[in-house]
Amino acid sequence: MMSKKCKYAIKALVQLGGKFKQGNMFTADIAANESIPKKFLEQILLELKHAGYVGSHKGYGGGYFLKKDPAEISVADIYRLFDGAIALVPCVAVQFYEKCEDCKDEKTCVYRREFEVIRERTRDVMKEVTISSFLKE
Amino acid sequence: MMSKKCKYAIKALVQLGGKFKQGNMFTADIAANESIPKKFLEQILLELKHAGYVGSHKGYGGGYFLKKDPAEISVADIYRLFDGAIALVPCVAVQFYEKCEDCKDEKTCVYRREFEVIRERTRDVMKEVTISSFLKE
DNA sequence: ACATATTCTACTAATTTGATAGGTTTTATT
DNA sequence: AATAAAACCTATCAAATTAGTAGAATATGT
Repeated sequence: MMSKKCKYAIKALVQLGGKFKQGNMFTADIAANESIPKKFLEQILLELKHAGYVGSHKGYGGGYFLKKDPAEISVADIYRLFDGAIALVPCVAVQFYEKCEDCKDEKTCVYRREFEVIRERTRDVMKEVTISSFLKE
Repeated sequence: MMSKKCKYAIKALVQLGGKFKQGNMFTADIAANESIPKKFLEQILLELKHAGYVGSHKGYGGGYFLKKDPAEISVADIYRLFDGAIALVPCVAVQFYEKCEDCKDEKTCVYRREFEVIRERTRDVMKEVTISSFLKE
């Protein structure tokens, strides 16, 4: 399961994606459209900004806008940003790799071998689904 | 990521799978082999027993043994038992379905549509990998 | 000047995770 | 029958995570 934060982030990106290259949206409007607590959404949009997915304008008439193409932002990207590793165990994670404390040899570890298969397939489908997937008809 | 509890459970089942139909194993031995805190493993084996995956004998010379065929116990099964839904969002979960509070129509929800794709593919690979997968050479 | 909107930091309550503790029950062996 | 070994069961707990709230600072168009 993904966190609510991650789900909110995806929904916010979809909202912004619907107006891609057509101006800003206010946090308040996104929050209202998707029933997301406004103050919580503020934090989320800020994180998305720091990660380079959205841009913003401050002050009167400001707001947020999508910076990247909706087709270039995958569920995998956003999941990693908010919820971390896609892999089931840290020792097969790509972006969040951590060695097992008691692993003698990673090359021959059967757990690693099988969990890598799961990670690969899960990662593939999560990369295939993008913000633009949610925008289709 | 899966919980440590779930990972411990899989490792314990693999240990028991290595002796499938060849007698019992003590909790203490499994714990030592896999560096799992013994008292924590006791709880895990008990849960696995209540779920029907393992059987046990009490008293002197007792222990645990695998009840189901290793090929019939998938990572998906054990993940669901300890960590819950495989799906990214509750509204597309099969065994842990929960309706979205603010969803107008599930049939036309684009989030549901895409997250179902992810769930299906993730679930498939997690069902393909079984305890016997970890036991191969 | 003023209203509006983002930005930033800190705090908090509830839940989950990863255990630990201690006692009860069952059973094979002596 | 006594004993030791093993599973069984329930409660507790510290640390981390999650899902927010709060409040002020900063920037900007009118």
